[in-house]
Amino acid sequence: MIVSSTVIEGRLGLDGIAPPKRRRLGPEARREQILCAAVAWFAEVGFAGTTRDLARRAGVTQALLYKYFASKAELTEAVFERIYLGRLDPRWLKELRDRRVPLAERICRFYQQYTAAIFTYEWMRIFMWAGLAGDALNQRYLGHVGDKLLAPMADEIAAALGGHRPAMEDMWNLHGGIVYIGIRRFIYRLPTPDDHHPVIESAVARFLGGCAAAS
Amino acid sequence: MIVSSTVIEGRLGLDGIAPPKRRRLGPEARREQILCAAVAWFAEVGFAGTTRDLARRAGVTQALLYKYFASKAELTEAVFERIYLGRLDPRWLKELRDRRVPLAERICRFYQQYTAAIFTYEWMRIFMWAGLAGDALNQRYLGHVGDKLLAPMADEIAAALGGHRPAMEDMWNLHGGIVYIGIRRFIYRLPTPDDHHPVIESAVARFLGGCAAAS
DNA sequence: GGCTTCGGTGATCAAACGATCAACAAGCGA
DNA sequence: TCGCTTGTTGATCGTTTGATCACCGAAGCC
Repeated sequence: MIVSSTVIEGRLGLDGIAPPKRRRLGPEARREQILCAAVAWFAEVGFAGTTRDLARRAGVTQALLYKYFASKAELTEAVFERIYLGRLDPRWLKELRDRRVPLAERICRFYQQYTAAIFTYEWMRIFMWAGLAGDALNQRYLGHVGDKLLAPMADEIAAALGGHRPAMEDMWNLHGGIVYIGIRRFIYRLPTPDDHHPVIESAVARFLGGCAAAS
Repeated sequence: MIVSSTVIEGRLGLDGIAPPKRRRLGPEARREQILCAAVAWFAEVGFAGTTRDLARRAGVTQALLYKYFASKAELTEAVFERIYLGRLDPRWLKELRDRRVPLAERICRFYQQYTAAIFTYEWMRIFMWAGLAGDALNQRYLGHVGDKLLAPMADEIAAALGGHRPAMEDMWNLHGGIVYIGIRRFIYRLPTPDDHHPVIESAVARFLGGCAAAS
């Protein structure tokens, strides 16, 4: 009902708005448009969202989706790749290991870049939907975070403070406390401060202070 | 196909197992059985899970669900109530304020009880599914956690350390770091230590140490 | 045993779903 | 302007979904 009325209004321009005439786009541009809409749509309602609602949101017909993606599964696969690809910057590890910079500053700077990369509506929610669905990329991503970011970070802490190396569970505790800001904001839709850098700085300071005290 | 074969095997006992004869249960017992199965099922696959699969899992027919719940929405509502009800223990606040006990011990003991209450497969996952779906109870629950648990905890910290009161964002940081253990275990299905008490204790110690240092 | 009660089932409906297809029309070269 | 290419559409298919119904049969009473 909503569908038909929208279509009728659109094609006949009932309410004065110019009818959105059929536009021919190049294959790449159209595919990109659909993919962007899919990212936003699945982030909002999850992968159980219907292709019809997605098409309406993208401003195309449902049939057109299947000209660019063979199936809904292939579309969601493309959404995953788009979301995950290039989300982990290799420079982060290098900067974490750059001992010319004070340790606290390195970790703070890393988490500022990291949160800037993942604290988006689309990333946080799709990552959580995928996690609940048991997606394998999800676990691989977090394994990478642990092995290639948190473990080296623990090494740097041990080297800088001269004490014993923090356990990985403590590293995950630091990580989780910071990531939880994004979970509250984008998953639970609770108010969070626009600037989370002070929170990160004090969290990192507490963590390093605790590591130093434990040495 | 799977359905019919299962039913045939079940009713005719093809593979030697005694056919599960139709059992008459009291209304309360049957409703309880369905509700328990619904909690487990929706925790696993989310609220987009079908009533047919749920019924199969509960060992009853799909039609029977509607003898005890008027609609799927009413069933999910019952699942919510079952999950949320009595999950927040009023004694926690009292014990947090019991100044005869050392502050660190109070907070550690609280988080041991709190995690014992919420670190279950059903609770963590249904809470997350509901959060993504934008459920109102979710936000009310977290509002309660902030107002009735974390805020008083901040007051106690200020009173005990004689310094300034930790900002609520810092309290959420402590909270998130601990809750993230459950998120990794039950949402992302990643390996976590069976006993998370040492992690909690060191996290609380770091937090209080940081608060004392900031005073 | 016979009878009643009501918990339980198989069959089925209308709507919504993913997916397909012939037909249409916008844009471009001629 | 014409005609071809191909991006786009409305209609439609088969299946699955939540929900309903008439009917069945186990359990309790006499």
